[in-house]
Amino acid sequence: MVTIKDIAKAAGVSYSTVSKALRDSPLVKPPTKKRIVTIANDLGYQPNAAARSLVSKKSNTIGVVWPTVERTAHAALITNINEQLESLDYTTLLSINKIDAAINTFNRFQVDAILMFNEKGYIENHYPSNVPILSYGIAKDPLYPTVDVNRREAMKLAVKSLAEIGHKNIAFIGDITGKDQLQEEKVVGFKEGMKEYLQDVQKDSLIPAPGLEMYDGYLAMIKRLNEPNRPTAIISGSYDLTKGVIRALNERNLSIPNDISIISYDNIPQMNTFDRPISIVGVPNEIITKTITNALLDIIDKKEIPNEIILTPEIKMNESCISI
Amino acid sequence: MVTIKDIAKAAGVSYSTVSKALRDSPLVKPPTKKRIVTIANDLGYQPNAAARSLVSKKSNTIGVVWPTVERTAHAALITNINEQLESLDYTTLLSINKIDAAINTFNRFQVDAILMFNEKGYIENHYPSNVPILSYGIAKDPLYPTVDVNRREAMKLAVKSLAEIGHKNIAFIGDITGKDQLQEEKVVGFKEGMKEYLQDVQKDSLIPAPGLEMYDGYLAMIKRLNEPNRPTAIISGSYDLTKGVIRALNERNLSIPNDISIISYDNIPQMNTFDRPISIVGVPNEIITKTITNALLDIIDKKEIPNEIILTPEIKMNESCISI
DNA sequence: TAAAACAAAAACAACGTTGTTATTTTGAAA
DNA sequence: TTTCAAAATAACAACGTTGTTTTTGTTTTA
Repeated sequence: MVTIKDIAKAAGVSYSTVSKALRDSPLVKPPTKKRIVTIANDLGYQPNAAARSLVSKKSNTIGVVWPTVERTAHAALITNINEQLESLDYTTLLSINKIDAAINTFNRFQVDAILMFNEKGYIENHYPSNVPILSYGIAKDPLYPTVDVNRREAMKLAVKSLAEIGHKNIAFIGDITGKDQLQEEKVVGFKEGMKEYLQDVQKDSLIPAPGLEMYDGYLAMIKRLNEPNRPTAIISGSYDLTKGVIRALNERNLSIPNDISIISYDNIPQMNTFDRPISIVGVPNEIITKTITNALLDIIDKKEIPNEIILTPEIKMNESCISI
Repeated sequence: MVTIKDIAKAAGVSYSTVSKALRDSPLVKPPTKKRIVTIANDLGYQPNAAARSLVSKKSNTIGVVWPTVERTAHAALITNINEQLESLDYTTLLSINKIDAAINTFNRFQVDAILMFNEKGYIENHYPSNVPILSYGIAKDPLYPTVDVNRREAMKLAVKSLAEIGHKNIAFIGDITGKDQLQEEKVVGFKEGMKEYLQDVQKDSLIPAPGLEMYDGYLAMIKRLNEPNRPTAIISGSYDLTKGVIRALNERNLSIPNDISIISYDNIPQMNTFDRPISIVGVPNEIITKTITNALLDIIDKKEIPNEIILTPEIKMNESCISI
């Protein structure tokens, strides 16, 4: 392992000069600097993060608590965040350990901040940590500053938009078991929207999907189509479900939007990969990631940030919805 | 941030005594030790990994280069490996950066070893690294020591087993595009098996799945069932595809094994979650993870390990296959 | 031409920990 | 009690780096 001392010896200068040269300090003469940098490259020098963070008390690293490997929902997010942080010279490290173990690890490594994704949507325990924690989930009296996309509002917005163009028989497809707080928010939002804009929720306007994968959407939709009182519009709880729904409608030769209008949650780039445009509701992916990145930088700088950062969803209506 | 010096002050001893006490050294008197440990807990002390690894030149950490896509297959693996390493007091950290950036990061952090998952199955570049690298993929003149599960052999084994009980019309379902080296190995193995045990491969014995998810298996199988010359046995390239195949067979009221026998690749625990037992071929998950863990420990200890560690698949035939 | 001012480089201290060496305390044996 | 070994603790050096201070060398100024 080559250190600045090795470089110093090779260059015939003191190691502190090497340190300065490599950090491009004005305190060392340009020719010397150049010579040192060349030698460093030749030797394949890699600065030792341990030594550096020991003295500077900064690691330029963000730890991400990634409790589940089932990362479908969050995969696009973390990829984006990783890229943004990288361009800001931060390194992202993930831990798939249990929350407390992951936080311990990150504390030992003195990461500059911890980003916590949580499966259930909320955090029930308070974990001791010396490094600041930002959470992504549901901002309801959270134990840590939390970035939240307002899923409830998104669903209300979807109902409102459909109601405004004359739809009365609207159905929501998604996880309605209430086990996942994130999903439950969508259900609640849908119900609230129905009450507010259409007076009531019929019991057949909730289409339960057994899971959140494409096939679950397909199955659930087929089942619903076999029942009477076909809805004129569908609000889908996720991108994957939407894929399944579209497949089911195609199979039954039902036209979007002539037979059924459709709005999908998940404002992600992949939404543009369908063979026809689909109306979208949700906070755009870039906005979520940008917000998280900025919040991380803020808590690193010890700036005060609001305990609840709630993002407002947008709706992009297009030809997948028709007036009736 | 509380350090051993803070503890020393609180306990009225020197900091070196604290260090020894916390590492449970016999050099400090039991009562003193106890007192120090209590104080450390009270203060919420977390050892500083930077300082520790700086002096010990060990970080007790394994860095994992995690591919951005195609994680389904590897998810079960990494969870297991993480658990095993944790029980050995190693921490696992994942990076989803580009390979070179990830390796750089891990070098700066002086992880003890790097485990490299690679999407395409093989690594084309040699990345400079001071810490030893183990790769998981295809062991064909690999640039790094590589753990490989012999997918080709697995498929041959499956064909052989089916041929032995009288099957002649056997089909393989999977990714046959050749883009993914890992998948291609299965195709090659299947073809070799067919040549060796059944003289020939018919052209309709390869069922192309557009992807590797459940729905892809479903779609591909349905399509194949609409064509003539129904196979008497199916070899499925992955767990997810198998799910789809079963669904398709159910839908068409075809019985396993009376109408079609089936063997699935992926020797993972989830295989037991089907409503009927399915024959499995592949290297058991625990064996793969155990092998990887041991190889990691070996390269950390600078033991010589073979450049190619190839694991031999097993087959578990059960009532999902019938003689004809 | 000596003093002052400045530039460049070297030396030093510190970060928190561990392992080694030195010192103090304890408890026997004399 | 004094003496000495063993046990317990304290002090020190080192790990690789950065920021600060000191030294050395080179100009400028009077």
